[in-house]
Amino acid sequence: MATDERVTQTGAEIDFGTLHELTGYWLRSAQINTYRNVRRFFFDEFEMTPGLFGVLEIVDRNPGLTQTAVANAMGNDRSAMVAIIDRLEKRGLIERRPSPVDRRSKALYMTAQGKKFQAGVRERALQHNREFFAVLSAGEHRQLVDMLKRLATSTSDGQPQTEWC
Amino acid sequence: MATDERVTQTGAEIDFGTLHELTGYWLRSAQINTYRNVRRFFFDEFEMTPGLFGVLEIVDRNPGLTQTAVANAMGNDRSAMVAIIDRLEKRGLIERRPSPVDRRSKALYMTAQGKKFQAGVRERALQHNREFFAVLSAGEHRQLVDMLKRLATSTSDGQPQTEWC
DNA sequence: CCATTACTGTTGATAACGTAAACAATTAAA
DNA sequence: TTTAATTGTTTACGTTATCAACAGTAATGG
Repeated sequence: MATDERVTQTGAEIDFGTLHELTGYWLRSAQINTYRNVRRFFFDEFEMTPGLFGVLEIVDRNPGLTQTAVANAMGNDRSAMVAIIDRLEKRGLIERRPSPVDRRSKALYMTAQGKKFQAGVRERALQHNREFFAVLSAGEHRQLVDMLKRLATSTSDGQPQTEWC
Repeated sequence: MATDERVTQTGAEIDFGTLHELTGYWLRSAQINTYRNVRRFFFDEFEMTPGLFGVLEIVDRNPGLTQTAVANAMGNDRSAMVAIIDRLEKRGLIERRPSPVDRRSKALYMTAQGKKFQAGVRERALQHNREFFAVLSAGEHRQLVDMLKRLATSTSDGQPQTEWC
């Protein structure tokens, strides 16, 4: 849906087959819609992405953390962290300092500007969270999060992982 | 975690701050883990992706559909469909035929080989769905899907969309 | 009938993200 | 002290989403 804004007459009688029986499909659909929404709601305004937001939040709450530590906390590869920190550093939101105990690693800290910035984003995030998930009752909401937490560490071959989260 | 396979000593006492209060975060985590898992479980084996699988399933159940129709059904931009159909056609699973009623559009059909292939993938998908979501009880599972369906069409500014699904 | 508007598949661009392999510098362990 | 492991980094490839534009075709209004 780029230049044109028409809504075609497809919708109605399409058979989704097994797709609608697969929980993973609904999980993906819900996630895509949520991301699309949160992006339009405030990520565009702040030039944020889920990855950037996560790093800012974690570094803000855990000053001095290593890049690899943050990567592990977010379930990312540490190589993905480089570009993210680069961008945040270039925007003056975050700071790489040499670790005093390990000359390989770099300790991450928020700048004063970064703290102020993230405070604004955080508030909008909580606001969006309230409004977007208003289609669920409080009890449902609580139960949903409980289930998602389990799914975030579930595997198909046995018991939950312990790796991250 | 590319060449090296070590698990660093980070995990324990990291404060995730607002992140853990955001439902979108958990939604994303659950989705990422699910995708990672389904990929290792059988997508690699069949060289599939969620997008390819979805198209195959929809075309299989709705022969003769237009590319744009499939795109809308999946909530995609129609431009994304081109590469997907190209790949599936190159693999002999799907077929583009000129529409008899509209010279612009192309009707999509499964090949015999495609039908057989998709039958196998579909079976594995249902199997994985059962095993992976075994961390939920039957009632929870049902309720989760119910909530995800609502979130797939929710917006932060008012009532659900009617666009797709 | 014709001009305008809309829709089709397509291409190309940008970007986020995930995955993976490799490297130099540094540290830890045998 | 030799060997193995970890850190940040770069490079690469692939998937997916989004957006803008184009030529060919269809539908619509006047």
